[in-house]
Amino acid sequence: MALTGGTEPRVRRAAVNLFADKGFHGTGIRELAQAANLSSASLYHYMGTKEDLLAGIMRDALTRLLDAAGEIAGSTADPRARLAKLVALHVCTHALRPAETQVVDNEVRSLSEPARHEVVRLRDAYEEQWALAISDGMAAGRFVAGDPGVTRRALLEMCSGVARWYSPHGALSLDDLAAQYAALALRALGCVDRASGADLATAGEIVARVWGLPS
Amino acid sequence: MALTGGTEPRVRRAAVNLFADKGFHGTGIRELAQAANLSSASLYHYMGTKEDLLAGIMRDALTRLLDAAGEIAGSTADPRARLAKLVALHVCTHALRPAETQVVDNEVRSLSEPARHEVVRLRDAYEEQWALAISDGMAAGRFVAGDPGVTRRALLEMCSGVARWYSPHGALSLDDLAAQYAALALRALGCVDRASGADLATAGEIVARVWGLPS
DNA sequence: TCGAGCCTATCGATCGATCGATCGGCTCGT
DNA sequence: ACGAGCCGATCGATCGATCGATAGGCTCGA
Repeated sequence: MALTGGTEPRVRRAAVNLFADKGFHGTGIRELAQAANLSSASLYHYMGTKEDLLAGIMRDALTRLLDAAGEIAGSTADPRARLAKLVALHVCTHALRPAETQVVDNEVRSLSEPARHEVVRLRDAYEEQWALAISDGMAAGRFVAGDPGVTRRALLEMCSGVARWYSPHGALSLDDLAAQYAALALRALGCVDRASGADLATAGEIVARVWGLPS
Repeated sequence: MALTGGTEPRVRRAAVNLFADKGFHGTGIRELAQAANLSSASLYHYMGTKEDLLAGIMRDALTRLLDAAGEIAGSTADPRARLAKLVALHVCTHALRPAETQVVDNEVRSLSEPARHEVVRLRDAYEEQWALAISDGMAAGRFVAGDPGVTRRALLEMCSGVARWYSPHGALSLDDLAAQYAALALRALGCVDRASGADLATAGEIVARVWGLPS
């Protein structure tokens, strides 16, 4: 049974990768077991149901993302810098943890009801940080944008796409990637100010910390 | 067996909706049959395999999108206006045909090899029109952007997200939606010129025509 | 005009395979 | 001796797909 501290690492690692690239319904229990070097029966020593495993993955990833966003929001008063950091956070998270983020972004529909609401609530709380940064920027006359809801969704989707194509082994460094997305977002908001490299590096460090990665 | 003109409309309509909201692997043959008011056996009178049905849906949607993009590219020399029209085309298509576009965007991985390459080729040809508009604009000094590949992917993903949330019954009209996205995209490209409403309306008409919708 | 032949559309029944999940039991380290 | 870790065997359910059959309509030649 899954402990409170989370599922056994092997199992979770195998699951997140398979769910990300074949989808939840496209991944079989036996396939999952093989990827974790276990029999399908042993799998159930570590997890509840297949769906519990999915819910755990999503809850964990969203909690980390939400914590990071809260930290940025609490420490960055200027809406321009705050939004730039949120963009960098979102982009770096999607670039460094493409499997987890793709599962979060694509598999909400595979969750049934008790867990689904919880995950949606977490996602909404995270998006609310973006909404606040955008409305603060508009109230301060720093952002020129139409409907703030449309803008928020457009920017979020733009950044999420990173998980589908970015490779850390390619020519583009993570810092460059984050800087480009921050620049795109700020320009889209009608804001000519450039995001400082230091601000974006902060986001990168937070991502590394909340995921326990070498920075 | 599927005729050259495409699968029976009832079947295709049921399939595209189910595939869009439960995923290809999350949709069963019996569920599909029920949605089309047929027995699961009768379904096979109209289609080949379940995967053939998916491939047909994707091929059809991508062909329509590619034709429309070609028409715009062939008739719009100025890269700013061309990109604005491509954005409007993409956004209107995703807003008016959310089921088809979500299937195209999310289910490529469910296709196996002969069909998958064909679909990827169509998608690449479509994206090439965006790449040309962006590189033309940069060459003409109209667009200020970093890596053109990053910019292209960012803008495409931004626009594709529309299929996940837009409702034609909401407060936001399709014209406003297209105009907002075009403005976001042009600003992101460092281009202050406003897209003309007439240009965007052209894109809306093309969408209605290629999909046989009332305009 | 009739009926043989054929085609389309439909279905109930069922195929073998695989699905997610459980069972009882084995083997260790403690 | 006991529980954590693990597995072969197997459960009932469902999967995608196929079977043979039926009913109705169209087109012929006689």
